[in-house]
Formats: sequence, C-alpha cells, structure tokens
Amino acid sequence: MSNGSLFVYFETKAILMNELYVDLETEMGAAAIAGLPAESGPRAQVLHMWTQWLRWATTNPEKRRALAQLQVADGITAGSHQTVSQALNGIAELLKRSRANGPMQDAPLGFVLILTSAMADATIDAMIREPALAEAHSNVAFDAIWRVLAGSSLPAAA
Amino acid sequence: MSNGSLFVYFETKAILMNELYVDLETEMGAAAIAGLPAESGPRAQVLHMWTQWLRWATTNPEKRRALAQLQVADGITAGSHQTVSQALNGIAELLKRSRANGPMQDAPLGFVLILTSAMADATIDAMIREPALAEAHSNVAFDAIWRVLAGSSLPAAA
Amino acid sequence: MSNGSLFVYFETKAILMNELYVDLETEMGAAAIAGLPAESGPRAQVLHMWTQWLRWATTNPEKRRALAQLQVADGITAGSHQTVSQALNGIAELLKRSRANGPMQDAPLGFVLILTSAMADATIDAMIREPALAEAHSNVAFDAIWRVLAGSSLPAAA
Amino acid sequence: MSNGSLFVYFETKAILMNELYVDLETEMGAAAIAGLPAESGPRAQVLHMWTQWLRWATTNPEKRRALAQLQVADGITAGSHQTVSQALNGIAELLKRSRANGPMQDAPLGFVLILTSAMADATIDAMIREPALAEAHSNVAFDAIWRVLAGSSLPAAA
DNA sequence: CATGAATGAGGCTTCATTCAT
DNA sequence: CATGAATGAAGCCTCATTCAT
Repeated sequence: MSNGSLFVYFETKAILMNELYVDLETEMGAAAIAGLPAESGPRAQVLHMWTQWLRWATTNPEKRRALAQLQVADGITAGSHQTVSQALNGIAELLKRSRANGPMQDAPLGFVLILTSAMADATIDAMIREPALAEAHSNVAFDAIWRVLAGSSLPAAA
Repeated sequence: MSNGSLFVYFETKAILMNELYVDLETEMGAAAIAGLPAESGPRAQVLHMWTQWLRWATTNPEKRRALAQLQVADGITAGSHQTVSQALNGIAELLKRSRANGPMQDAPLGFVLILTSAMADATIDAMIREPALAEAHSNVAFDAIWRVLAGSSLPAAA
Repeated sequence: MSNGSLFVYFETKAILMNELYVDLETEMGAAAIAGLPAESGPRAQVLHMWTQWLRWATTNPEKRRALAQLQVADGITAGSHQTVSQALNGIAELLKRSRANGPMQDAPLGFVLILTSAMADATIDAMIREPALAEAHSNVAFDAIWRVLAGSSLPAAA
Repeated sequence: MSNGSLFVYFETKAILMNELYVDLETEMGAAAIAGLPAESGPRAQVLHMWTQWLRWATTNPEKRRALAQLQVADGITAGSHQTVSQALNGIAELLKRSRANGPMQDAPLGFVLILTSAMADATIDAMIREPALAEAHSNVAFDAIWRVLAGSSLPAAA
C-alpha cells in the first residue's frame, strides 16, 4: 500500500488513528465474546471471554501494541472513546450478568468495563513480557477479575 | 530550559524519555507511600496509599498523562521497566503484607503490583474524565483492589 | 468533469494550462470587440471595447483571476504568448486605427497592445478591489488609455 | 541555506511569500527614487525614476519575475498589498507632483500609482522578451506614461 | 472514451540533534 | 556549561499522472 494511497481513505493521520483505534477495539471486543456458551453460568462465560481475549491479544501482538498506544494517544477524540465503549457492549453485557448481586452491582457499568479492561491489558503485557509465566499470570488474573466482579474466587456455589 | 541544554544532560531523546519515566514513577511511588501509618492494619494502609496515589495523580495531571504514554512508549527499555519496579518497592511491600493469607499469596509480587497499578491508572483516568463521579469511582475501585488482594471487601475481620 | 478524463484531452498539466490561457485570452479578446459600432469614430469604438472588456472581466471574475496568473505562470510558452497576441488581433486593429497620426504611430503595434492590456488589467483589479470606485476608475483609465493612444483626452477634434 | 532553516525565520510558506513580496516591492520602490534630482522639474524626475526602475528590473531579473508572480499569487493578503502601497510612497509623491494641473489631478493617487506600475511592469516584460527593442520600448513607454500623467508628450511647456 | 482509485515524487513542515558563540 | 540558531532526515500531505474497469 503506497504512501499516497493512505490519504485516499483517511483525510488525516488523526482520522486514521481514530478509525484504527475504533476498528481494533471492535475487533478485539468481537473476538472476546465470539462463541460464548449461552447456556453456561456467568463464571464459565467470563472464563470463556477471558480465554478468547488473551488468544486474540497473543495472536495479534502488533494490533495489541497499537491499541495500547492508541488508548493514550493525543489525537484520539472523546467521541472515539465513546464509540469504543459501545463497541464493547457485548463484553459489558456479560460483565453486567456477572456482577449481579455482587459487590459491584451498583457501580456504573462503564467503569466496571474499564477496570476489567485495564486488568486484562496489564495481564496481557505481563504474559508477553514473561512468556514462561504466561499461564500462571492468566490464572491469577482471571481469579482476580472474578473477585472484582463477584466478590469471591470460589467457582460457583459462592 | 533551552533546547540545546537538554543535550548536555541527555545524550538522546530516548535516554531522556527513559530517565523521565523512571523519575516520574519514582516520584509517584514515593508520594503513594509517604506518611504511611505504621501502626495501622493493612487495609487502612492500602487506603492511605490509595488516597495519596490519587492525590498525586490529580495534582499532577501532566505528569500522569506523560506517565501513561511513557509506559507504552516505544523507546522505553526493559531495564527501565525493571528499575521502575524496584522504585515501587515501597508499594510492593505494602501489597505483600496486604495479600498475606489471601488469594494472591502465591502470585509473583511484581505481577500483583502490575495489576494494582493498572487498576489505579484506569481509575485515575476515569476520575479525570468524569469529575462528578470521581469520589464514587475512587470508592468502587478501592474496594475492588482490596478484593483482588485480600479476597473480600469486608474491612478487617474477613 | 472527472480527474482522469482531463488526461484524455490534455497530455499534461502544462499543455492544459497553455490551452486554457490561449482560450481565455481569445474569449476575452472576442468579447472586447463584439458588436463594435463600425460606423463610429475610433474613440467611440475604443470606448465600446473598453466597456465590453470590463463587462467580460467583471462578469467572469474567476476567468480573469486565472488569466492574471497564467500570464505570469512558469509553464506558459513563448508560442502561447505569440498565439495570444494573434488572437487579440481584433483589438490590435482597433488600436492601430486609434493611434493613427498620434504619438504612438511608430511604436510596434504589439507593444501598444501590451501597454493597453496592462492598463486594462490593472484597472479591472482596482475595480474589483474597490467596487465603490469602480466607475470612477473606469472613466479615469479610459481617458488615460486614450491619451496614451491619441495624445489627448479630448474626444474627437483633438 | 538549508531546507529546515527557512522555518526558523518564516513560520509558514505564506508568511515567507508575503514578506518577500513586501521586501521586493520596497527594494524596487527605493531603487526607483534613489538619487532623485531635487532641483529638476517633474518630467526630468519621472524620467530619472523611470530609468532607475528599469535598471533595477533588468539588473535583478529573478526578483522581477518573483514580483510579477507574487503580485497575483493566492496567498498574498490585502494587508501586504496595503503595506506595499505605503512602501511605494516615494514614487507616489513624485506622481502627485507630476500630475498637478494635469488630467489626472482628481484621480485617487493610489490608482495613478497602480496604472503607472502596470505600464512599467508590462514594459519591463517586453524589454526582457525583446532585448533588441528594449530602448525603443523604454522610450515609447516613458512618453506614454507622461501623457497619462501630464496630458502631453511635450517636455515642459505643455 | 470516461471514470475514479492508486501511485509516488515532491512540497511544506517538524523535530532530534549539532555546534558556534 | 548554556544557549539558540542551523541542519537535514523524516513526517504528513498534495497533486500530476497512470491505469484497470
């Protein structure tokens, strides 16, 4: 793809960055909830999502790195952040079911999503940095996230 | 400070960025544990740290923004990340005491620190973005962090 | 007219510009002498031409502006300037009759045309820039041109 | 002078062009009236100016060419045109003395300057294009300008 | 022949770095 | 050691031209 061709599709570098940001987050959000086992309980669903999320991130390390930088980049507009949060609606819905009756039941759902995403991102970074500990990190983080959402690490009968 | 003078102290922009990153994290880490009430229990201490941490971040929004970008910047070396994690040793020690006997007692301490920092950063961003909800976010996030560390939101006798 | 179609008719931007230049000057030259009152004296004819010239210019401000730039543009060839001067032959003939026995009777006709055109162009610019003074400028300039050609502002019996 | 250095002095290409335009016109205007014979009559002074003007233009063909294009360039502001007309005040004053009692005595002085400049520019172009006729063109044009200003080609006693 | 997406050379501008003072 | 003007490589963007449809 030639240099000049970029500007056929994106008027500006800022526009390109914003669209890329939205697209990557959307892709990631879709990957995370693809094939969610509808009949399972929330914890199993979150575990499924967690697995998919990590798979997408480790399978697409460049996209992940771009996302990490775009999230804090200067040219990203509030509107794009807004759009992204809508694109992650599938994840948000799952979090909503998962926190029901839990300690986060009254928190703004958007904020729950933010906290969860932050934990996921940090975990992925750590997994990439220390591949030998990747699985351990993944397990530790999943339990932590579940405690954040549901208040207990115990699988089901909590 | 003049343009040219920078290069008297920093051979390279990359070097400057790495030193800045380490310095800012160090400053933030020191601010977080300044005046830790030695005789209190872990939860009170973590709450103290949490408060200081947020205070530093909201008092120094530009430093915070710089940090957010430096954490994912391209030129930051593994060595700098290493140095930073040592500079946050005070926080790490507190987290170590806090997780004792908790669900994270066997996780690598560095990873616990990473998870906690990620939650703090995300919370600070949210607080800055939605000032009206700042205090609510802060409370929700502190409880979440405590659940991550100690497994329960309940203050002490968990 | 689409981007790509231009190159069906004009091999090159330079060629396009040269043809445009010639066409615009030709159009302007034709407009200037359209309906010249054959039976009138030279002064009345020049006045007629002057009026038409100004009308064309003020009616077609974009063409005028393009012409002003094409006249001094880098890619315009000597041949195009040559062609233009032939295209303005009608004006030149009128100027020839007007200067008969006047102070310019021995000057190269092409140069007389150039001087006259320059005065016209400058006048039109001024009229566009100061619409309130447009008519005054027009009158002043016509008298000046007539003095250049015939040596006196007095209508006929000079 | 290096590419990048331009932007130390001129924030923008448009700014550069405007300043260049003003500077070149100012230089030309100063050259035109340098050493004006104070005790001579207006016609001799205008002739002096005419000679200087042509000398500057033929001595600095690149500056002249630049000026011709800058005068009609898109980025030149009304303010710059204003500044230029003030920079040509010396010429304007001479024209004012020259037209006293002549047919242009009631015309706006600025417009007289514009007409005169246009004739000068056109003459210079012609002189450059046809070097063999340069002197003839110069003489013809000077007489024409004097007729425009004073109403007669005759030296003094008109 | 008409179209408009694609191209890449070139234009304007920024910025990390150097260097004379 | 401090300064800020100078540099040129690189960044963003435009535009004349090509070409597949």
